[in-house]
Amino acid sequence: MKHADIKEQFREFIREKGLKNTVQREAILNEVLQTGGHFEIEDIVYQMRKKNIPVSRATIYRTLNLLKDMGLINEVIKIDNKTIYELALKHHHDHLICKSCKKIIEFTDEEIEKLQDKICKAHNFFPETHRLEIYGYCQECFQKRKKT
Amino acid sequence: MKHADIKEQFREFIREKGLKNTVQREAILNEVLQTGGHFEIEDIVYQMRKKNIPVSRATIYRTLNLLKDMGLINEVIKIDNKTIYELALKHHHDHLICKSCKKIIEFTDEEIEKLQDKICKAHNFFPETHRLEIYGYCQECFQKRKKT
DNA sequence: ATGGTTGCAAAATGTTTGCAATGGC
DNA sequence: GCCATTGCAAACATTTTGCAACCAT
Repeated sequence: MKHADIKEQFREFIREKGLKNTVQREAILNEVLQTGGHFEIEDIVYQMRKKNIPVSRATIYRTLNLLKDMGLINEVIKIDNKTIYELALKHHHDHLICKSCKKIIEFTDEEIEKLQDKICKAHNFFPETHRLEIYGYCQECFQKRKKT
Repeated sequence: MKHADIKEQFREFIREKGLKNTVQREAILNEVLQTGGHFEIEDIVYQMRKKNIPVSRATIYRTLNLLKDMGLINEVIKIDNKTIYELALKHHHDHLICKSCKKIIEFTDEEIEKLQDKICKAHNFFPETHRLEIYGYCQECFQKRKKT
């Protein structure tokens, strides 16, 4: 989906809920779209400070919660008590997380969905989503570790 | 493994590291063992208060970190910025998490391990562990939801 | 004009830490 | 006696919130 469409969708969401569109919200949405991938609050704060767009941290928090409600972003994981978000534009994928450099690599896999269904049926559970995180070392960090 | 063995293992770990065994640490380990499953810090605090075992929150935090280092407990997930731990006595398993009542159901599945290897090979990643969480609704909550 | 939004500072939450007193070894 | 550990309070970090001024509709 194109950024322009997403912005329209956001305005729509705002309208439906009887909320108001503001420059701050538009600006935050812009930044979020420009991350293109994973980000945390401070990334957004930093970018906006850098560009001299005045927005308070409180408003960023409030707006990210809005974007989460509307489904545009997801919480990926909390590392060190910090929330990491991601744009929810791509189809579902999971993550490989490097324990050394904290790099997050995305992947998709068909089989997981089937596996999920099988497991849930066996436990009378009604799945909506899943999250598979594989922890280990990326190639670079693995090689560095071998030397020590 | 029996609780007595685990306690011995803990004393061993303490000794190896040149640390000291204390009544507080033993008491906290006892509580952790008695949870039998998932717990968070406040559960331990509450149980110990109830039993009139005097320990400070700080010591519980410090001891849980010790237990984590020695591999007896794992962080499962952070919900509402609270850390949820689990005893690591059982062999590896994953979790079904009910979005409504927050119940955590455990399951094991062989195929996931194979899947993990396949995925990691494809991405030049060197896995150590994984975490698969399936979010949805348990049977009771699913039925309740249908009515609304 | 009404009622949602902002920024600020304060509060709330979960967790860590500095330090003096205490207690294992 | 040495040095780790404890408890306390203070410090920290992240996130939320109360409120007055503000602004979109």
